[in-house]
Amino acid sequence: MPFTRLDGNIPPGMKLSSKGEYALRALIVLGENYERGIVRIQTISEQQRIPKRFLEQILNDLKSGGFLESRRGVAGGYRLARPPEQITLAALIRHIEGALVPTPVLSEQGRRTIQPPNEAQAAIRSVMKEVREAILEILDRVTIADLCDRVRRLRSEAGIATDYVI
Amino acid sequence: MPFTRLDGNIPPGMKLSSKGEYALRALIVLGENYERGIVRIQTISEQQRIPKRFLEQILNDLKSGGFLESRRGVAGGYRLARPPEQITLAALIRHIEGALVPTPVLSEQGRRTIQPPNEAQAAIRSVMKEVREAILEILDRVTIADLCDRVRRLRSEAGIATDYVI
DNA sequence: CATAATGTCAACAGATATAGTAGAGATTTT
DNA sequence: AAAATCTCTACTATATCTGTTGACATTATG
Repeated sequence: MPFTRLDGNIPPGMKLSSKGEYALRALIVLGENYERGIVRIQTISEQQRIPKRFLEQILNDLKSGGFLESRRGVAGGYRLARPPEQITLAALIRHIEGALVPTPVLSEQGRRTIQPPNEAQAAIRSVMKEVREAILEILDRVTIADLCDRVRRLRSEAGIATDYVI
Repeated sequence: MPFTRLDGNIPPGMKLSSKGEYALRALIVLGENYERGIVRIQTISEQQRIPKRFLEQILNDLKSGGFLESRRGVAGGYRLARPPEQITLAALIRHIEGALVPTPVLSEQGRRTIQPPNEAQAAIRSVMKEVREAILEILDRVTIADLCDRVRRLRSEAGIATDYVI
């Protein structure tokens, strides 16, 4: 059974990486189990069909970002570090996709020379800023708890979806 | 002199590729010269410090997308195919960043098996949809003419910016 | 204490995307 | 005929993405 990923119909400039999608799906599972306690990687991997060893990395990364807590050993696993209502997608995606660090260009003399943006670049940047604000306005509002709500609603709407072949 | 690119402070999930940025900057130049007529690649390359051979590809691509017209030969060059007011960033970015075609996964039998999204994926997708709509609401409104306006305003606000070294 | 079941950490690897470069050709003006 | 320009195709180097692998650390349980 192949692993599944969202792909088609992704807004231009707004593609979520596999890592990002896997992270969100794992967090939804952990959100659903927040009251019940700890969940093993393997459980999440099977339930969401995410490659287990890859998921290990992702969850570990989320832990170092302060989103998760873990316990090792036989009864080990992961849980959310905070209630799902307090984890926003904005914070998550910021952490997962990483802070874009501007790479300074080295000149021949070895000193860092930086070109200030020209007016065209500044104009483009100003539009991008509007776009970012619009995105964040949404992602700051949506939490893991909201995603879990949507999942619950979808589950009650539809029956059990089965694989199909074309 | 190094080529310049916007980079730091790019909204998460909303990075413009070099190609995309170069395209927009070239289009701004062509928008500013829409009345005057044709502009050579080299002029744009020098004015915006964009690698010339790379720019050739980009402009050619924009032409095949119907955004530009060209003339070869000695007095050759490019111009916008339509007035700058009629070219939206949404259309441009859609063309440049390319249509995301979902890649079907081949099963062992060689038949295409597609997994329908599970509820978690559907929930994520629904948020992405909201984000996309918010982005497009902005990018559908902003045209090349708008970018040129912003450039003009920036030019009148600030003096001539010179390179600096740190 | 031994063992098994977990998470942890670091390195590696193949595929794909990005950011160009290069060469040869076609068209137009002079 | 020559020069200037765009056009088309191919190539390359680097980075990023998507994982895999192996060794290790920790914990519960018998």
